[in-house]
Amino acid sequence: MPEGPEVETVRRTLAPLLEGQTITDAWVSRFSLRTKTTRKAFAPLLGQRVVAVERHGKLLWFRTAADSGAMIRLGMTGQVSVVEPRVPRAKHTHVRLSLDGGRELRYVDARRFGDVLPFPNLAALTAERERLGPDPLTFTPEDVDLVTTTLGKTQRRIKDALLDQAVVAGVGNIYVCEALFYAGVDPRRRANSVSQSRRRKAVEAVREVLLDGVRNGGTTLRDYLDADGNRGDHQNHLAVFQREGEACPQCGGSIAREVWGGRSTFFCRRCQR
DNA sequence: GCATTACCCTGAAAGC
DNA sequence: TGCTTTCAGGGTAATG
Repeated sequence: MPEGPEVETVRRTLAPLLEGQTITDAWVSRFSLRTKTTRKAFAPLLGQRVVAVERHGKLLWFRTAADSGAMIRLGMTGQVSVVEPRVPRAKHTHVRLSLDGGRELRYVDARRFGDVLPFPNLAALTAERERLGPDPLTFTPEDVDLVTTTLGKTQRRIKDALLDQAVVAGVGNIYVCEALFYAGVDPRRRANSVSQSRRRKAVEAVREVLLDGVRNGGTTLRDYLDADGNRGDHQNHLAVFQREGEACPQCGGSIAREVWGGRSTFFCRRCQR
């Protein structure tokens, strides 16, 4: 389940494989990803050289010298790799882009919650980016202020508000549980009922856990692999996520799990208030 | 306008 | 053993 740190790890591993390569052909499976695309939509990319692989939040994209490119959302199970064409095609391969160096970029996604969206110019990319809040991995002091203030204006649960990509981009279920644990904030609390100093502490904790996630190459619970096919290690550093019933690393109490909106929330009732 | 819920999807795991 | 049901959740559309 890729969140900011996983997508950043994919970006770092993908960039050296893709930058400088010219896209020579495109193939799209007959199954639709979240958004239906076609081989024809990749036409503005053909013959173009990739100049950058970039990311904001969970949104990953590459740009060509002609400012065309493609946005990639990994969804739950999306995987990107660059391999030799003779490598057997994995089940659920949905997009292949041939590269002039002889290899091909592949997008595999069993659950098809993700997307590969070609764009002919930067307008579509800009529109997507403008929907996203600041990215914790590149927070400025102003960003921290902004998110802290935004949280103070909503009566949603603080966990739900932090998961809103328009509020802050790149946070998913794993890292939000971890961040609220380190900030000592109860995830069930209404965001506007949390004091400003504690909201700020939560926002800064989000940044810290995401940076930690990147340092550990991301969190692999089941499917996540970087563009080199490597698993992450951050799952071995989680304090509360998927640790229901285990001892809280701070107080020794039992880690609780609650489900709302179909998502599990892990927290310590004693340390998080 | 804001908050909440439903839905998409596959495969692993649990239940029977 | 083998079939059926449940669960996981990112992001968006639909609903309240």
